Amino acid sequence: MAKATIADIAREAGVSVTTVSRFINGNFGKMRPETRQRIEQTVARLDYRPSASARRMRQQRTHVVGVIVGDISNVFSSLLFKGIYTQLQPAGYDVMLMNSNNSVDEERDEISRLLSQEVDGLIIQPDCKRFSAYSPIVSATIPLVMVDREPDDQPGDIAKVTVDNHGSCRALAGLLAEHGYENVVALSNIRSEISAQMPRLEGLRAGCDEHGMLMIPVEANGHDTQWLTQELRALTGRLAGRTALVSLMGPMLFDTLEALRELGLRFPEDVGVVSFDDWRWSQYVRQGIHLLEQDPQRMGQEAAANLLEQMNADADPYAFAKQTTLPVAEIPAPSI
Amino acid sequence: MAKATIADIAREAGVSVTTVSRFINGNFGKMRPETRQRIEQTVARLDYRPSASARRMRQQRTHVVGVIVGDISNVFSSLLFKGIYTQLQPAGYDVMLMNSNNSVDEERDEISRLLSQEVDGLIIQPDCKRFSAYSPIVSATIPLVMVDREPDDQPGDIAKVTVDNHGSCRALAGLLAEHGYENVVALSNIRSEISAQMPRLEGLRAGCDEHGMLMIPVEANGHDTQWLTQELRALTGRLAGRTALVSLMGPMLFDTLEALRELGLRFPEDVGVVSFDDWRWSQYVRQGIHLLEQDPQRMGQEAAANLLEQMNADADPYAFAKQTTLPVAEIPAPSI
DNA sequence: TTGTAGGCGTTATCAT
DNA sequence: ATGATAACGCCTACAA
Repeated sequence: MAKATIADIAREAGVSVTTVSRFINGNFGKMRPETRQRIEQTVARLDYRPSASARRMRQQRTHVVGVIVGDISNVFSSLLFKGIYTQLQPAGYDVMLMNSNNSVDEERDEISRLLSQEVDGLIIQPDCKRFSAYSPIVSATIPLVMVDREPDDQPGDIAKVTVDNHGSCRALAGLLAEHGYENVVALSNIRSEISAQMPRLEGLRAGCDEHGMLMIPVEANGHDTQWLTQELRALTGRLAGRTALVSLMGPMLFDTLEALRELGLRFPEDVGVVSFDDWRWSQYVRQGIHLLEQDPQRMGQEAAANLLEQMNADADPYAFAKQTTLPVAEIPAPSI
Repeated sequence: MAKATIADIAREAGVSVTTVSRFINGNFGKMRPETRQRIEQTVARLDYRPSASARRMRQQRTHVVGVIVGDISNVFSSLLFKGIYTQLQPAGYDVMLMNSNNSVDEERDEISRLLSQEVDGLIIQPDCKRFSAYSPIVSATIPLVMVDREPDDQPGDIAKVTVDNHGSCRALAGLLAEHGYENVVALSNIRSEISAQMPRLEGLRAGCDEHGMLMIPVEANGHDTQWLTQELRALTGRLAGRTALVSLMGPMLFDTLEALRELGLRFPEDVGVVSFDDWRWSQYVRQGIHLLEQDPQRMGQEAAANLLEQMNADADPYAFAKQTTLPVAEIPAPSI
């Protein structure tokens, strides 16, 4: 037997489709209890489920939200998604998840697919530095929240949830200066046009300037760990004064530790080590590592909460757009 | 201006909707180049995108696949999803992701939602030990692949992708015996009705029996790390002969290491340590930990590949269901 | 309190 | 090579 439709239920229960429709939508107001019961039983008997396709066609809403992340295998992304899902599911929204692989091209395609899907809202960890890549979304007046990264020319009325990348890194420089460090090696691995690591680099730079420390950026993208090892060997061998390594993203810390092990360098004795981390996995490494921690799940929740407000708006959703900057937590450990 | 429809394009381009539809679907076979061009320009000018809602209504396919995982914040799940997405996206399918929180109730609700969405296929990391929880899917003849875990009474014609949990653990016991261990403490943390840890426990049990080793299961669910520390203190203090700790899931290893640190126990000197791990993060802990490693991304790929075959089937999709058991890799390290 | 009928945007069938 | 038209399943204004 083919999938039951609202007409089947109506026929079997001996009522009209209108009445069944009212039942489906919990509109029991004007319905005799016996009618209601009869429909209830028929629905159960035929295992009827209303067709979402037909509903979204008829209504102007899909109750689907699209989410695009840079790399779902990164813990940041999965925690972000969890936060989003936790908010959206109870609100009656289903979520389509897409992985852009940090590629502008894939992202463009995915936005297009999501627009075709007529999603009610969009949460994006953006890849593209030009906001024009996202203007089709705005043209269609679809609620939108940007997360983690920020296109250069993003309009002020587009929502975003970021953390205080610049400020936290600037403050970190101060701390390192207090600890007597004179050199700061900033280890980044930037794989997309824009990255949260960029404001972190700037913040570190600003802080180092303020405290008269030498700041050396090392960009690892495209290189292997062997290269990093060489690089660190050269640097640590040549720098006068104490040096701190700052890993500007969680996974980068892996490679850094690998390199340190190969070089036989210990921390904090030989070098200081600090890292951004979304997950605190590194607490199990030796005595633990001084961390700058963001809370991706919270970011997801905030983003979804604001998206819901936009989606509930009667008129212009962007009037409800909020720009949120969350704090970065400092988790001290004796690695500096 | 409201969203453009196929009728708008037809009117603007001075052709019929049929022709536009043909254009949209790449059916250029019988179409004058000039007609094609005219439509092409109009589509671009009005930024027209076909409505997925209308298409899925008209056709009998949504080109959407549903995925339910136990806990997306677990690395296993995110890698699994990545594998699935990598296969499905190029094949033209969008993916709805749901997180069951390892809860049978949430899972039931999510299956219901996905059926309402009329997804073309379903990949589930199942929570429920009775397969009857999934029979609505089978009743609707929707392609289905189970991953990682296995309901007790799953029919032979339902696809699944698992790893050799039992065999790998049985073999591990042999290896531990060779290394001179006499006691094996199996650390599990089972949060759902069914878990891949169950066959692992059984395999370990079988292997220990074969080699005359003592096997002691420790189930940590519902307890904190403090409890685990106590438990391990008691055990290690009381057992004669060398003892190996086997963590049966990645995250469990975290707690185990924490406990060992608190107890001041070192490995492999004081106890041996082995763990399942989906990600090899633990290689950065001391000299590394002997691992049993599965490849969740590969599991996702296999699952999606079989799902595609089922979805391409003309008649009974379950005729194409495959049951796959992937190997568990052994990554040796001096922790035993 | 319940029923009838039109239309949401698309594709498939049948013309021309 | 192109068009007209009838569905797909549901909701809702309007009737009864």
